[in-house]
Amino acid sequence: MGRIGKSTDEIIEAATQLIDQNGLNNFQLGDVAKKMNMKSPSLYNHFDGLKDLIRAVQIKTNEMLFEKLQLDTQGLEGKDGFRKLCFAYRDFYQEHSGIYETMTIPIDKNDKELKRVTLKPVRLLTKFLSTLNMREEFSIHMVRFVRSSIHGFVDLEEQENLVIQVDAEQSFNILVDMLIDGIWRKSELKCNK
Amino acid sequence: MGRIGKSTDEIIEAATQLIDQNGLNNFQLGDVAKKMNMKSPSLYNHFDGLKDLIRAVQIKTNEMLFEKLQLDTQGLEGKDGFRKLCFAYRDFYQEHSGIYETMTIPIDKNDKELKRVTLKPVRLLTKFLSTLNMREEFSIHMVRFVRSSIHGFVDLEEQENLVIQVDAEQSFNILVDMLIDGIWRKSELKCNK
DNA sequence: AAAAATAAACTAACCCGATTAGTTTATTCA
DNA sequence: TGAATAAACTAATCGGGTTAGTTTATTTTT
Repeated sequence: MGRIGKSTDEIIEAATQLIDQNGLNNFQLGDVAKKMNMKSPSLYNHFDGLKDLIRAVQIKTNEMLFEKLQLDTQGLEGKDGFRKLCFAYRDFYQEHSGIYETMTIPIDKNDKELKRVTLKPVRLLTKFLSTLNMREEFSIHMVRFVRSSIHGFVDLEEQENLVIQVDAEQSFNILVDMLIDGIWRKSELKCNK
Repeated sequence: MGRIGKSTDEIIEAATQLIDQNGLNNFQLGDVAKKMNMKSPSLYNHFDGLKDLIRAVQIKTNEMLFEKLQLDTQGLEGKDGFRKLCFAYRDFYQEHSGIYETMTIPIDKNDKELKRVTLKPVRLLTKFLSTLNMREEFSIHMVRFVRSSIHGFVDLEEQENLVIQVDAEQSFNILVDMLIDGIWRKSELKCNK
């Protein structure tokens, strides 16, 4: 009950677009309000301030990433699925480098919801490694290796630190190949099964 | 000539300590000023505002990292040096997670000085891979692979995204082993020489 | 149907931190 | 000794996030 106003989801959508366009650093409540035809104090009826709105975008971004990864790898298994997953991840970054930044914001350890959605993409990765029948613990090490490499790559790319003339696309191809070679080889050693 | 004041280096040092203690997000000019017994507007005699001061810390951080890497790997070569370099990098992050953040700030492509210092640690890495006699271009791909993995690992760690009960130390050990295995194996294939 | 309750918008004001303008003080050079 | 310069200071401005208090629209209750 009570007065009907703008929907919270629409506000999150507007914020998402602004962050994706302008980057997290240039993100301001005033811009969100303007885009929604409201005044910034009104946003406090929906969110507990700037950080809380960014958190909402962080959740949405993880959901978006998960959906893209799931869609792109549909029907694939093992190596094929894994390779496709890596490229889909990087595609997402290239299309959404703005909101990608939100995924690197430290997560409050009491934030159940946020923790839940960040695990969704990770579980997908775990799925593609599961055919290897690695020991549970070892497969966690592998997941971390993969996430580190892929995230690290796009993060360095964003930082423009790779810009010597050599093609980044090619670097990423090789990176994925080497991840696959390494993980599949390692998984064939008995000691990890 | 002119009045003698606080030295610019001392201010950078103070800023470095504050960022290392409180994190980049909580960094404020007022705190620097207080620590230096001056008022914040006076800082503008040394720096062109907050961002410029942070840039100075970014430069200092890269220098510090370089020195640590160099020291820790002194006298080592090839695999040994490479492994030590990886661990030294992570040590640096663990000791200096605050200022580490500055190294992820995007670099203005016209900023010669900053670009110069960020290359110093990278060149050290290149050195340890040089014994492999890879094609120039291929070795750049390898450097990117390594940097991505290592930086990505500490970045995910910072984001607390790895905190399921499995030991991160062990994950990092395995990561480094797999980097070494992969790169040394690959370098033995004729096509890369 | 009217009144009470509630939720979401609004305006006005506040606060904090970065920055700018203008002034004072200390040092150096002529 | 005085002119020039550099670095500090005080006072004021500006921009964004936030808070307080009010108004408006909708729903529920009598």
